[in-house]
Amino acid sequence: MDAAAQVFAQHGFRGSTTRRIAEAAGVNEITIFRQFGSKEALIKEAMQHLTQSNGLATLPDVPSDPERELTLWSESFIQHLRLQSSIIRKTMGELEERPEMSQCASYVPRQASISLCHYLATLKRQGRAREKFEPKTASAMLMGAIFADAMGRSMMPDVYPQPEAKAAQMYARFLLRAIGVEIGTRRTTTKQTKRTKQLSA
Amino acid sequence: MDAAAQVFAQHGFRGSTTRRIAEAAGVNEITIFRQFGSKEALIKEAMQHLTQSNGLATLPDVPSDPERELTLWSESFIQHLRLQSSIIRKTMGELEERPEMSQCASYVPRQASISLCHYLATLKRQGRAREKFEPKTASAMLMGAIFADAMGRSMMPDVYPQPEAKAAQMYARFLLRAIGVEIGTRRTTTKQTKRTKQLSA
DNA sequence: CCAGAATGCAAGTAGTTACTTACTTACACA
DNA sequence: TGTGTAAGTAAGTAACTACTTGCATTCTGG
Repeated sequence: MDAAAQVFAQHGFRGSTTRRIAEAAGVNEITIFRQFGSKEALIKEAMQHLTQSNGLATLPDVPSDPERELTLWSESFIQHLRLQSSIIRKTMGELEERPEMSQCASYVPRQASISLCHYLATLKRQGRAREKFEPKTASAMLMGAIFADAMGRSMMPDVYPQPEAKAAQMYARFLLRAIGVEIGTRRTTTKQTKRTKQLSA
Repeated sequence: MDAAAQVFAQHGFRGSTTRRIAEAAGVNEITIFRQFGSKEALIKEAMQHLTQSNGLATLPDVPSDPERELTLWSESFIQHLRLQSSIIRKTMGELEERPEMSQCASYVPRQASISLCHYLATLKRQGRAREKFEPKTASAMLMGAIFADAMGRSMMPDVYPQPEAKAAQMYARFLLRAIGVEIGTRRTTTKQTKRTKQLSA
């Protein structure tokens, strides 16, 4: 399955011949058919396995240090997208032909959007955002910027902010500034927040 | 060439069999080889022809009504990306296998980025942006949001702001607010700045 | 009205694809 | 020692791929 995912990332579905996959796996081509039944079943299984094993950072339920938390989350998100960029590009290109993959493909961004929206809405409810804003718009901006960066930087590096390693932080700070959240200052009650939360739970 | 572009948008390079293209064009398969020499040459020509005929709005050299100008530009950009979304997805997925298409693929976003960066930098130099910001980061945010919306909304509509028709405007206004440019007011009334900000807080 | 160009048709080539069948080997376990 | 299971080998199938050749047809411009 790892070999299948790797070949798929390089060549897409049509280009992932059973021969290539078998070769990459160091296995006889016939073994694939005996184990998975068909090329389609193998690739489907490989993709689902890959989707389930994502190591995304999570945003806290209650914001305490927005700049730090959002930066860490953005960095984890962009790193995930960069690592998987080949597979994501291939999957997106083939979604129209294989719509059954859409559930698999949309899982990660959908979860990310939900938790980011929730985080921003809480920030707003806490009164820590000076500006009026729609969480969904704000979330789409940040995730869109991160997504486009992860997909496009290798093709056109001059379009995205430098250095690459700081891009996620720059997007996160840009977002916070847009919604009017203080950056560069901490909340003194950070540890209390976590403690009270644990106690109340 | 139109038929080739259409078939390519549906099936990608490998899936664009000469038979399918010929059928879509209402032409004998052999005619393709006599006219273009090979499948690769045909598709390359078709893509280049498509790239050159983009109807993108342009930003004025000197900003006068940022909200209006940026909204119109964003709407034109998102509309272009949506119309071409199938082709863009396919091209992105196949860039690693056919790197000669990268020039063709990066032309539009590269031009857009340059003119948007220039516009934002001028806005900054004019002193009409209250906040400090890097034009390249701001440009990557707006273009990223628009790109991700155009690519992903059909797959996961709940992730992007509603209604679809106002999304571009919302992104543009979000950006202007982030860099501290007045929205909802014309140039002549610059001094109302602080009052508007306080009211919205 | 006719030469030359463009197109269509029928057939074929050589290669690749997913997938199958029939048979053999290696190994774990009882 | 025997047995079941997973794996390998060899060969082949039917369909599809880009692309070619030879010849008949249609269209067009001078």
